[in-house]
Amino acid sequence: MKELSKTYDPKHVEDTWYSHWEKSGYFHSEPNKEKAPFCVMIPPPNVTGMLHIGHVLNNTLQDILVRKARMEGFETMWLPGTDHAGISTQARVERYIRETEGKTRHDFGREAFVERIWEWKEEYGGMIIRQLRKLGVSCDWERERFTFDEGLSEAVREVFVRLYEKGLIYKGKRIINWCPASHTALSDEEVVFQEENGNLWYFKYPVKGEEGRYLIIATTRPETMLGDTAVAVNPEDKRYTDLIGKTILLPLTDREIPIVADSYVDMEFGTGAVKITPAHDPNDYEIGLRHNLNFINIMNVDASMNDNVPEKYRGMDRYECRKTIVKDLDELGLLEKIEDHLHKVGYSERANVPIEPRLSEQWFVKMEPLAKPALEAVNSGKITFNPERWVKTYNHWLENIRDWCISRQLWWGHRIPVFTCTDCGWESAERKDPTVCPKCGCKNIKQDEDVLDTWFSSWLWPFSTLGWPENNEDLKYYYPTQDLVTAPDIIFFWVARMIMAGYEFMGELPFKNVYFTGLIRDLQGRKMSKSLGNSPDPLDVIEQYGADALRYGMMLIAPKGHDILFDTAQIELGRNFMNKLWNASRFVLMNVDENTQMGQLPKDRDLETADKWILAQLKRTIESVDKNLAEYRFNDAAKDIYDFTWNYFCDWYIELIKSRLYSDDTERKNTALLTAVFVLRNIVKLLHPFAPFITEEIWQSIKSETEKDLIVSEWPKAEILSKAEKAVKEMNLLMGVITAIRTIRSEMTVPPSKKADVLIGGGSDLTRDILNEQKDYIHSLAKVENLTIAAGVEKPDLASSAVVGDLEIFVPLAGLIDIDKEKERLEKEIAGFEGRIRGIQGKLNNPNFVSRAPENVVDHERNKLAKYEETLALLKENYQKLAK
RNA sequence: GGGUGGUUAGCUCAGCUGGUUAGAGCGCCUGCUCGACACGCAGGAGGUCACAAGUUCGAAUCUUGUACUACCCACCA
Repeated sequence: MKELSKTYDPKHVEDTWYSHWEKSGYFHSEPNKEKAPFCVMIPPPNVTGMLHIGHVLNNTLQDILVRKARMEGFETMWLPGTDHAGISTQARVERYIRETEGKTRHDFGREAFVERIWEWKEEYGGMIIRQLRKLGVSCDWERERFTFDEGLSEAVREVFVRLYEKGLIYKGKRIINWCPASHTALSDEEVVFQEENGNLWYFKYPVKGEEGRYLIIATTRPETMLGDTAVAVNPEDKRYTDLIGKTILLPLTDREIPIVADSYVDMEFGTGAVKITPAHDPNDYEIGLRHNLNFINIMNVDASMNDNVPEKYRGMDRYECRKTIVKDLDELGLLEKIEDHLHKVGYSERANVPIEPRLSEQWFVKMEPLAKPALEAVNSGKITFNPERWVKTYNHWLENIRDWCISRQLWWGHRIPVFTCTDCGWESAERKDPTVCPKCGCKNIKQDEDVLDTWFSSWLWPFSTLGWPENNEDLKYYYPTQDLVTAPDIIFFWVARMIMAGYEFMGELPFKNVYFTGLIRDLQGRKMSKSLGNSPDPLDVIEQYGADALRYGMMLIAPKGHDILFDTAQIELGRNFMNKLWNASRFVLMNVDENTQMGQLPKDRDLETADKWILAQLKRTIESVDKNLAEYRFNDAAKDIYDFTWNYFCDWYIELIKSRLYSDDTERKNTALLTAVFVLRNIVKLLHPFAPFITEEIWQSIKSETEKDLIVSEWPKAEILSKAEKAVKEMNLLMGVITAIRTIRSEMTVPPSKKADVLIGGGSDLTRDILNEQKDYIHSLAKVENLTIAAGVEKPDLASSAVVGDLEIFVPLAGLIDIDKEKERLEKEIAGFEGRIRGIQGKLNNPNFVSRAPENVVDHERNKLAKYEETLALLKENYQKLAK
């Protein structure tokens, strides 16, 4: 038998077990006709990413689902991988190259730079994959994929071409969100708005032909006035009716622009007159189209001013230009006023700089046709969302879906497979790079410079990772997958699009259930972020508490669909529980010898009340864990195991069987031991998905020689014991009596070392018989010297009493307590109660209180008073007895 | 402006289909080095379940409204 150390030390076991599992091939899966598949696709983390606490939550949840399914006998496959993360990765490597070599990507050129990113990726990328292993996730590492690997790139290209041929991909001029830091377009979803204190500037625009007349406009972005091509007013606005059709001499430029009427203009806001900059604002763009205005782009890709502005401003940064324009207009006497103005500014999610609306030509996917089956799948319940309320959010987005801007002006990503002939103008999306123009036969063929949005590969993840477009065995067997576990912030980016892609390209849903986790926040409720420095490093936490403690602690505080406030105190809770389990196992194993038959339950007729009771509680726990996990109530399942292990198995059962284990009665001893081992084996199984390492470690000591490792053992079954109601009732009675005696002892400050006499009276013959049967337990657990159980028992002098059901329990105190100390204690307590009673009486005697306070409050006070008076009487009675 | 959550013990949160005396962990108080565990054991104090009205034999739970709070979507020149 193995000697277990006094406290559980995770460090020694975690790595050993992980490599054992991996070497044994438990994580790997192949299509198996004998078994039903259970497949989960990891939400691929960024290849540049480091493990953060959100990954811990997300991957622990998946691992629980996967490990449980594996124990239930499914052919389980959890496919891991990473995302090439276009902007983040490119920016990361650009910074790296700038810092180490002082070069930019342009010094390398496209091909060489992309080559550098691949090199960087091989060396530093995928750190997160190595870190995930520390968590104990049971991914099929042989199937690891990368969104930019060969197979997935082929899938991306196939998808693009199909959509292009279907006419769902088009090129269009749009005002898009431009990131001036990474020089690329962003989708709406990649823009985050932040509220900022800005200004509203009021400028006077001189009206042509009317000396001294000005139209005052308000703007939050003065620099864009250089691109104005009109001023708009509301057609209903009487203040300006006579100006419609006239023109403005745009200050600081030599341009003359029209005053147009458009109902878009809000008469209430500002002055009711709006400057129109069609090339730099989406609404202005619409107005520009309606009124056939010029579109003047005034900025370079880095948001500095370009050659379309007067020479003075050229090359200026947008904010520098803003200052200068305001100053110049002020000098011209054209600055009316400046107001403070709170408004929202769009920031690039990845680069964290304000985005600039910019008119440019981009590729789009027409989304409406794709949205229909996706909506249907979720609303009909073919795909379930947990918690369900996310369905509404999903519907809202899909019903108002906009076309998806998929082109990015980056180098790192899947290049758009559209080719054009510079000679004849032929254009097409191609599966293979063409060398000659199919139309005119020339060789002047150019591929589009842009790459695709990262999500254009992620949305294919559930099937591209299985080998699509090839229809192979894997795809047939594993698709559709089972559960998707993800944070709700990517419901549009990713979840909705995967569903659309699943139906469009596979003709079937990509997964059956989606579980949305909560967001993890710190104790102040702030999001975890690097810049705040409030995100603990999970690896440090694992180092300190162990992976099991981290996983289990997280699960305890992860209520379905709510945000989670992370606190290491909760990980301590996990650690403490692991230690508790460790020591319970240690205790059981101390009593095991080579003859103990692991996993065998004693014969029914040998089982005593306590044994039946713990088996009944175990059964109830298994049922509850099953139900809770089926409903994705991970925290409840974790709590079930916690309560059963700690409050039932440790606090009661182990204490109850101690006397049997120490006795010479080998029959009774063996029954208790076998039951304890049996229960412990089931605990360890139930807990394994949550805390894989410690449970496997314990399992090795309590499994029979022929049994397999825990990770591939069988999930517990609830049908252990059918009839135990009687045992449960009897145990409840026994536990009530023991607790009552303990309470009396504690309240009367009976030293724990002293044994007390106890008299139990009243009750029915039956209840007394039950207690008589369990007499030994009362003696040992409640420290009882002489126990008297009889129908009629007189209350002895100087005793404390309690009532349990219809039983009365007396503990004579003579000789047990230090009379002087007890008197002192009682005096203090009596004084305390008298004070409280005076307080309440004063309140009740106050006519204002009685008449004005709500009735229930008054009643409450009265009840409190009665209770206190009763207690006081008891205390006084005891005090007088003591005084004698 | 539209939507979705939350408000329960000092703190962090459970409480599922309305049903005994509303629970847990931490913290606090009292007492315990009794041979699994002080990462522990036994006991205890602490609640107008945000507020108001309603439905009901019965409401933390259902309905309506209010307040505060968090998040999501759209627009704000």
